[in-house]
Amino acid sequence: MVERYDAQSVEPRWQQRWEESGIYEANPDPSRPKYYVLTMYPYPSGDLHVGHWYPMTPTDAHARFKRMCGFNVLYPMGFDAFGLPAENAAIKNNVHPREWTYKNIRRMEGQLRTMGASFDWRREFITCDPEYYRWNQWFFLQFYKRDLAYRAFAPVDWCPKCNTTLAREQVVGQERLCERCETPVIKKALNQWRFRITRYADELLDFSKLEWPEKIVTLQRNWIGRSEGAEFAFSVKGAPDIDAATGTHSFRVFTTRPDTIFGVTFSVLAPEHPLVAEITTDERRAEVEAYVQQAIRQTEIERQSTDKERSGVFTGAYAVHPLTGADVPIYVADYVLMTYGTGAIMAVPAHDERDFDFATRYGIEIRPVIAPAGSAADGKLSEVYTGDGVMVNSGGFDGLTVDEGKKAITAELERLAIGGTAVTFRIRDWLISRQRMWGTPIPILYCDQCGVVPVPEDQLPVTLPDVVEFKPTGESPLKLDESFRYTPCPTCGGRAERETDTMDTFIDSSWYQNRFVSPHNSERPFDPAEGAWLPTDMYTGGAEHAVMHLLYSRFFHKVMRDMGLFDELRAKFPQRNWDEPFPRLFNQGVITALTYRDELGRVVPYSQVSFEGEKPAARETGKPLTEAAEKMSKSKGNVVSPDDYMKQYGADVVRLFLMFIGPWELGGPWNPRGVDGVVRFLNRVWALVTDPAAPVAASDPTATRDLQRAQHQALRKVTQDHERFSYNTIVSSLMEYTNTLYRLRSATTGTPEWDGGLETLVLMLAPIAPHVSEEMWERMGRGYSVHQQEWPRWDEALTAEDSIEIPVQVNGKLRDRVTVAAQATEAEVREAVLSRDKVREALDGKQLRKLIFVPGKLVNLVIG
RNA sequence: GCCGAAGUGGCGGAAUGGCAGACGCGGCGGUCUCAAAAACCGCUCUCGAAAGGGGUGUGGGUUCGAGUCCCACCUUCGGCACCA
Repeated sequence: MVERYDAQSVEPRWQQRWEESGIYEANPDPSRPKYYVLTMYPYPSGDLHVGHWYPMTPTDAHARFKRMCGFNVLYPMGFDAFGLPAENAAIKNNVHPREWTYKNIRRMEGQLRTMGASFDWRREFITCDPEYYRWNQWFFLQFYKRDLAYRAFAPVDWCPKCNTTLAREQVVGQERLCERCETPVIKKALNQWRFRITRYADELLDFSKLEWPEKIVTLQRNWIGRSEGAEFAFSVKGAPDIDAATGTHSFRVFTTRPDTIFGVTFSVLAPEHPLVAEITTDERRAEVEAYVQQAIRQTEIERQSTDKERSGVFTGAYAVHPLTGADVPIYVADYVLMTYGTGAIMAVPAHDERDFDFATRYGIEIRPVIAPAGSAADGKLSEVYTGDGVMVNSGGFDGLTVDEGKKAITAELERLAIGGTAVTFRIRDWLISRQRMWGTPIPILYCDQCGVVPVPEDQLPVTLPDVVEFKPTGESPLKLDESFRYTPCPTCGGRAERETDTMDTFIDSSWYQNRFVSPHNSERPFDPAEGAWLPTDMYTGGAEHAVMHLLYSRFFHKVMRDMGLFDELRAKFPQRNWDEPFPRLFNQGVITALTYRDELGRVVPYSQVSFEGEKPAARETGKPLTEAAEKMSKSKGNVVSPDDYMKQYGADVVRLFLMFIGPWELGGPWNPRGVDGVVRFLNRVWALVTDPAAPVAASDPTATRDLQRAQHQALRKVTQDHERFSYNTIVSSLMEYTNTLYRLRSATTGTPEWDGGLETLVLMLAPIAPHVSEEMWERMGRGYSVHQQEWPRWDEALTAEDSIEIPVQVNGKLRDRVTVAAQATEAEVREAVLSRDKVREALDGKQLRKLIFVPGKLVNLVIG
């Protein structure tokens, strides 16, 4: 009876041994090149499920592969531990969020260990530890000093369910839902802290120092949304220009089409624009106020955007056209947003769709000033024209192209000293205040005498109180804790009140990659003396963070750089990239759940599904079930837990299966039906090692040669696939190689080549299936540890075929195959091909015009 | 509407411009077994008895040769969206 591989006993044993021997601990070693690989750290939600495994196991394989390739690898893990679920659990169960969080962390640490990942656990940190979040506070103070943190009273996005404000990035979709709970957000005017990310907008648009997926770069570029154009002031007719700086009695507009300025027939202010009340004439006042009220209320209620009809009202006031002096009626309309540009526009109905719709509805003149190139027609337009062309009806500017016109008009506005070139961004400053308690307290005090007082650095950290009552009041729960809330002012000693809002948890993750180099340093966020690991060499994680974490951390990094935090390291390692936190990024896809539901939409467990008939059916009732790949979520009840598979097959099977599903970047559904394939594969490899065939008496040169060729071809393929993160084809190649070993087993067992072939198989398996490889390595008598072995090299000469069968095409169609020596010359192949019956037949009566010969690939005869 | 990704057997998928469907699942047939499971072996794109033909979302193009490159379109998924 052959011994089966028993993951239940083997895996924990090796996990323990790895930990005891510390083989994954990263220590400085100048003799080897460093390699810092990081995967996005998890939120401790309670259970490690396949959604965590999916990004982590290939990343672990990458770390292991790099180690075997001779790199000194840092591969750490921590927990992103602040956040709302802990607070919600606290309200529900009446326990402190800290308790809930730490309980989950302890549980997940254990689960992460059973995965067999090669983390350096000594470097673990947890962001809700004061030891960590004091540096969030320190960074806040540095940002404050540099005028990168400021407080402003303005309408903000508010989630009524989470009872907190949200950053703009956290409001998703057309329906403007809270990214966490999918509740429609509302607007609320509040005094909130922001980080001035817009100051770095231009540099953040420079992606030249990044090797990132194009998709993420594009998302960030669109999110930042840079537009170039002109800005200029409209003065309001009949009102003196009291103060150009504050814009009183004049207002500024931004346009990307200054070339159309002669087509301006009206202008529009956003309903929230401060000038609206001031310029509205008495006879128009009632109507304008009603409109503004309604518009503001609409944004609060969250208007459904089904009806796109433009609406607005005339204020009764006129602006003066800066170039023609003509009267320009001023409207108020909700299609102009206070949050973009200047909150006011010049309207050119002939060449802007929105202005066109508006003018059509309200009977405003439409004045074409751009004619499509080559067309003489410059009369009335029946539809909007936004294309290229030349300027017409534009005074002295007629005949200029759109591009020339943009420059010329902008120059003219400059000459008149009323405007000039301007750049506008779509990105807004990052709103970081949260009215929640389970986050980093903002280190600010408000003193009646001294005003806004930053907490002195030597008084950090401002720690969270232990006892806080939880009531969903819509204000920070910290406000309810008097001992936290009131404290002496560090400047005057009087009574000061603390800021009771906490920071957005994305601040925690904006600099965490640096913390792993010195996770417990109490002097600074990270110690440059231990920073030789920086920056990260490879970062992996989900694309859902494209415009949040991945943008915020770039911003943070650049501020840290400008603070000089990397100067020492830059001096030591000038060739490294110190401008980006994550120079290389790989986004894996999303693992979904293949869910079976009955006619009532209830989830039917996989074990209760029968696949006997045409369609999946319930085992008990025989009723048909629907099958769909769904995003995993607790509320849908379809989260796949790896526990059952772990119990039955072990971690290596789960790891391998996740890699085998398909390309890592695409994700895909977890289909339990496919697991058997990798189970069989590992059992076959196991049997190859533990149940050897009888040794051969004499070696068979052909079989030996076949074996070596297969070995070196597999090695080449697997090595190259590691570099491009193609884990599904790594598994395929190893399966193929294993099949070949089975075929050659009886003819080569006992030869050195066989032993070498088997050894290579185990080495290639080590990064992706670490436990079973270690066990086999030991049983092969090779000692500890397979993970400290050098990655084998392939010999190109040994990968070569001796003779090959190449296809013979006639005019691109496959007509024959011919076997030739792999190194055969064109003349040899030509001769072999032309003597073939099928080729002669095809050639009969026709002329061979050309013979295409691709060495080692094919022959194509062009005849006619 | 704009931006991005993807369309290949019953299913997951493979394929530096060079034999489409590797590898695996499932299915079919077989060996072993009293039987079943497991394991192992063979077959499995499609039409055709065969010879041979057709085939990678659709229509064009480039090329000796296109799943792969170019143009236009269709579908699905993801992101953004009154951004002046």
